[in-house]
Amino acid sequence: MPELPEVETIVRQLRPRLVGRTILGASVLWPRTLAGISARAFTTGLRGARIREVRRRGKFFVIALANGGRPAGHLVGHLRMSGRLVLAPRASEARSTHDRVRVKLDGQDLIFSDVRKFGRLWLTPRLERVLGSLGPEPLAPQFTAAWLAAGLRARARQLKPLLLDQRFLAGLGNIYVDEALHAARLHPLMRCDRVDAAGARRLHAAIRRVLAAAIRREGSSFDAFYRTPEGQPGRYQHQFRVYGRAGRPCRSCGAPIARLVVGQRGTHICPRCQRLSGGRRARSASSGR
DNA sequence: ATCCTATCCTGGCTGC
DNA sequence: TGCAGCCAGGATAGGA
Repeated sequence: MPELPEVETIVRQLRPRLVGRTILGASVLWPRTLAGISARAFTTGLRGARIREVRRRGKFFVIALANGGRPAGHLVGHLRMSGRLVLAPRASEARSTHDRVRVKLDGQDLIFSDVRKFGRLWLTPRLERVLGSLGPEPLAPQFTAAWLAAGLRARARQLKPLLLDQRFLAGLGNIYVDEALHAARLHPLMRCDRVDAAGARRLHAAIRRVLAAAIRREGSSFDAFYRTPEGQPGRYQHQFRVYGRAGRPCRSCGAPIARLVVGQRGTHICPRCQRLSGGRRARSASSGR
């Protein structure tokens, strides 16, 4: 599913092809794709706008617009499970069955297509209304090991649901959380406030390393969903150490990878590399509440 | 504060 | 072979 590395790849490929161009209009084929705006208002709001910036925040893509040199709001999108962004030659009669919104540019359409219809688009003058509750960017300088350690200490949730919570940290999804937890040798069910300082440092480094490596390989594709705007699959799926590898040997220790369910999500761990730390002794000794 | 469940959707898979 | 039913999966809302 598109997580931070996939959205980053999409944004990097689209940026040079979109910045500076003018939007001529839009056609909305599945109105529920639009969040809090009618198809008419969406189309009217986009018409004549110039694209001044294309960037990413968490798993959202953000297209900043201008009109006559003045800021004219933001076209923001979330791909959720199966959304794609594609830049295709104008061919209004050749629309695919899964196209939900087509933004008309000179000679081309920027197509938001989405098999499962979970993806959403916003057009808003107040970017903060959409992105305001997001936690920090894991690749930004503000995301330090000390910040992470303090954040883990400050709550009492299971590690994996916390890392999936976009208000805590923006951009991780099911795949990269599983990969980062394995790289940090931490169990997804561990209570976050029981992670020690060394564990927090390992997790911080693992999150950054996994995300950077996935961006380098243009994201992960293991089903029919994620493709780059150029139509290519990502290549990071070949580097997976746990995700989707249930029953196969751990690449670190050889033990079979296990699949469990954590917070309603399929979760993959190496039961030998990732133990619920402490065991009986440490647990009873530290159970203050 | 945190957890749990339902909701939104469809294609692919399982089992009969 | 055909079909019904189940399931994944990100985010959010509402209830416990």
